[in-house]
Amino acid sequence: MASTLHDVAKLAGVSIKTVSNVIHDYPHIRPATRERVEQAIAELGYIPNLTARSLRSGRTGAIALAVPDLGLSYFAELAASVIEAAEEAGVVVLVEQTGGDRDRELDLLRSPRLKMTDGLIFSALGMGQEDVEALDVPYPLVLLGERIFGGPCDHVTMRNVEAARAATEYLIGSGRQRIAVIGAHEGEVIGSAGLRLSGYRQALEVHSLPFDESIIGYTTLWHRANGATCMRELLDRGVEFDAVFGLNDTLALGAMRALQESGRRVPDDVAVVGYDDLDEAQYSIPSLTTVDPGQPWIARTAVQTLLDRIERGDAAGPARQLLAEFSIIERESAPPPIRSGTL
Amino acid sequence: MASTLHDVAKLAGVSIKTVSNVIHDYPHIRPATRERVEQAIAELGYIPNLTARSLRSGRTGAIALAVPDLGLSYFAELAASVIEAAEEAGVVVLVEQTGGDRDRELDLLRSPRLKMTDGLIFSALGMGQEDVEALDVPYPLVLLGERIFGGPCDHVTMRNVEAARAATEYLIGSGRQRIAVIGAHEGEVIGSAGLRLSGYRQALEVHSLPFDESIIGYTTLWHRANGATCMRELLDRGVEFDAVFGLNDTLALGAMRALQESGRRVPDDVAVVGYDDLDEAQYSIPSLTTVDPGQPWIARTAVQTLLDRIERGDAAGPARQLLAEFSIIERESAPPPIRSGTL
DNA sequence: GCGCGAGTCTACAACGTTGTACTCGGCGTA
DNA sequence: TACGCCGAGTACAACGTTGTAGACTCGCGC
Repeated sequence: MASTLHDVAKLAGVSIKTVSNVIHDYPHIRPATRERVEQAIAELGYIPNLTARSLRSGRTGAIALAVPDLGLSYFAELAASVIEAAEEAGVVVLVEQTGGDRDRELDLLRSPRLKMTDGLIFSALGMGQEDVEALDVPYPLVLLGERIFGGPCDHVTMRNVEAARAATEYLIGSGRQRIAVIGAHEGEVIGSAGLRLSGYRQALEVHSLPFDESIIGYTTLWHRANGATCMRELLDRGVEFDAVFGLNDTLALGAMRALQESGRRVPDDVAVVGYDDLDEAQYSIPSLTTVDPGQPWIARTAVQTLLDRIERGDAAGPARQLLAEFSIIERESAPPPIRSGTL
Repeated sequence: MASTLHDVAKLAGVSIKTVSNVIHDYPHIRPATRERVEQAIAELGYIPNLTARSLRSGRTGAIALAVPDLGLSYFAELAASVIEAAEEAGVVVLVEQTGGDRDRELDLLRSPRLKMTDGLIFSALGMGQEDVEALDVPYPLVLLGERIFGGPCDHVTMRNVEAARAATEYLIGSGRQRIAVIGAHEGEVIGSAGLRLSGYRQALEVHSLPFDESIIGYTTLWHRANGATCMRELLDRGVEFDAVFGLNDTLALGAMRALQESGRRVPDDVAVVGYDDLDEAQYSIPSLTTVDPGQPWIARTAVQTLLDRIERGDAAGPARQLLAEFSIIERESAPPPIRSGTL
């Protein structure tokens, strides 16, 4: 069905290698020959077989991206950025979903399906520090996320602790004293939840505010629904608070909804801050003050780092740690303090 | 670096084909031989080279999915469903973004990069009916979307006209008379916007309501921001309306925000209905009444149809048209009419 | 007139896998 | 004893491409 170099060569009356040379712009070809070959290519609608090329060259021109679930906005936006960066570099992206499940993540790292790609960008959610050895794989791997540190592969991540501290200090700076948290994970130290909670506690300490377990909301999956449920639980408990730090945007948005249902006004009664700066954070009502964790930079850097590894073939080079810069995006749900007096 | 059948064969002291046979559970192998081979495989950590297997078999075990942008929630959720369905069938998915740009879409259909896959699920946004011939490609193709009909390939789509009519009738049934539209495309007949607007007009006609151009809001890209902007334009125009039909959920959510900013209450002053039933539609405030267009079914069906084509190899078989069933999801932004009396 | 390099093109092998055809014993049956 | 068949395994070619080595023809300089 599909034509091959062979067919083109026969039609043009040249050898198969000459056709290959024409395609690759090899310089020493007579114009007449080149033209005949090009015409044959056009006539047959020849398209090179990338599988054969891959086999020959050992490169596929594809990378894999594994995320928990594209239904989660953060990962959808991350995937969009990764695909865009990859396209600019001329490679395509094979996307896998792990569901954030540890076993599926471990399976994936060993899957022969990865042989179809030159490397993997892996956003872990289910695995933990105890699985660090599973990251010692025989292909280029760039890790994303906050579940494992100090592994044998490159790791692109964000300043979770510092950013969470900055977000909390931002709330304190705007006059809030009792800041509830939505989305904590019981007993977690490493991982987005653990690290961000730790930043939260640092901020309280710096400002000599007490840490109050009763305004910490625990929930496992960071969905909107859980943000709302978790918020309702806090409200039912009858505890007092004048601000909420959602450990990510979807939790914060869900929490905001529950607050409004209960009659609280945001930000007048309760200020809300999220984390991720999702696209939708700027369109919620009120718009969501949040931490921009540098996701586009993370995506670009992950792709570049991976391609670099692939290019240089030094799978054994020293593992690099790359950290994205963050910033606080001030919006309506938690306005900045009114600066009185001096300019 | 990576070991091959050759290495395993040498280590086990058998021929390369025997190793291949062991891997494929060929029955006539002596247990002793099988064991030696399996041990050699384990010792070398042999992983079959899928590229070579693909070249040999003519199948890659991968399909491509082309969508405009994973940053658009609808396509993110669609991609999630497609990847899930593909995984169940044992194939992986290569995701491409076209930006909804016609030229990039046309390029993609001819791209040799597709040679790395067995077929394509293609969600067109920029191309139109005039490009129908471009769909006549030499590989299995399943079209999604509402831009092109009657093409030479299988097409999985939704009942746009009927669903939009039902949504509009739902608003009329709950007592609304002047229903604004957000997201129309100037002069479009085919395409999501054109078809849904047409369903809207049908509903008006059936109920003898006038079509009023002054409450039709036009905007090109269906982003949240555009929904809000478009709504503000209608409000500035000073026209009256008691309901809004957002041609998709993000537009409706953006419009809802603009309405609330302007002091209108949803649904008391203005009822709002969207289209898509995105995950976030159930967590907005108020939650969004919307059309569930059957997206999971579409994704599953697209994958099955494509794999079917690939399996049977009948690229030339008759093109199939597959239509998803829809339903109206009643939520707070447009509650159902209070049924008085009986029961 | 001959060698030499540059230009143009070809033949062949190899990437790692799998299908096909084949070999070689041993066993049951005529 | 001869025959064919079955189990177990091997050898080779092929998938479509590209790198390497080399063939052949000029034209140029000695």
